[in-house]
Amino acid sequence: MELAKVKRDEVARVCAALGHSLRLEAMTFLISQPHGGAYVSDLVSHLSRAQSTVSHHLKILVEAGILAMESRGNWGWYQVVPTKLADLREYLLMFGLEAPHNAAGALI
Amino acid sequence: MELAKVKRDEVARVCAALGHSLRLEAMTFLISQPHGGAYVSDLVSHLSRAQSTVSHHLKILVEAGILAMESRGNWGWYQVVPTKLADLREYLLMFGLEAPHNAAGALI
DNA sequence: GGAATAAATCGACAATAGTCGATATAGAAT
DNA sequence: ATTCTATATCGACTATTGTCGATTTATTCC
Repeated sequence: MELAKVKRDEVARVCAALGHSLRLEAMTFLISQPHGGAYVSDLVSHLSRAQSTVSHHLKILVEAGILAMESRGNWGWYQVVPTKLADLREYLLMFGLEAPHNAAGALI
Repeated sequence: MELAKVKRDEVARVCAALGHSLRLEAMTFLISQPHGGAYVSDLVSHLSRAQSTVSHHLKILVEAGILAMESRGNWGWYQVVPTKLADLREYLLMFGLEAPHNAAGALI
């Protein structure tokens, strides 16, 4: 598979993970916390969803590389991985105002 | 509904639209074209999907504000709206390296 | 006006995603 | 060791999305 397609699939995966209001809310909550992260139980309270539902969404975000999980005893500490989103922002530059109409010529 | 939630729903809609490989491929094709856009029929050829399928994906991108459509006779000319993606990039800054852990404090 | 054509819309179906309650796992505390 | 607790995983169900062929709509060209 071409490199451009690999990259595109990766970006699509990240965007799909971001494409759900509840997951964005979880991320916003995480960065708002004093230490920049939180436990699953905190998110369950804040999001008002079943614990299994919250874990499911967290898994999607982790698999997309957007969140990182760290085990602390049997608590799971989650936080946003800023670099992943920085990568996405860079990719989106391709479509940006700065980009000439054929900037992606080499990427097709 | 709070402003933050409205904004989040909007971002989720845009990201969900971006969260499909075929749609990203369509966008990449559009910006690679000599005039920065193309007709539906061009995309049908390039994407190798049924015309109805291509129109469906274009509709999703237009409704998310990512593409603009311009009628030319009975051809439909599509192109990327750069500002929409610039807005998304700006939103994502919230989670970025530059952002302190509580940058979103006011947004919750 | 009538035929030809590009694209949008419709209807059906298959595949994927979201949600929950229940169960399993694994570390902590006793 | 046993119990307790936080989270992950499973199974079922519903809702949403992706795809296609067929039809409709709108515009151009005779």
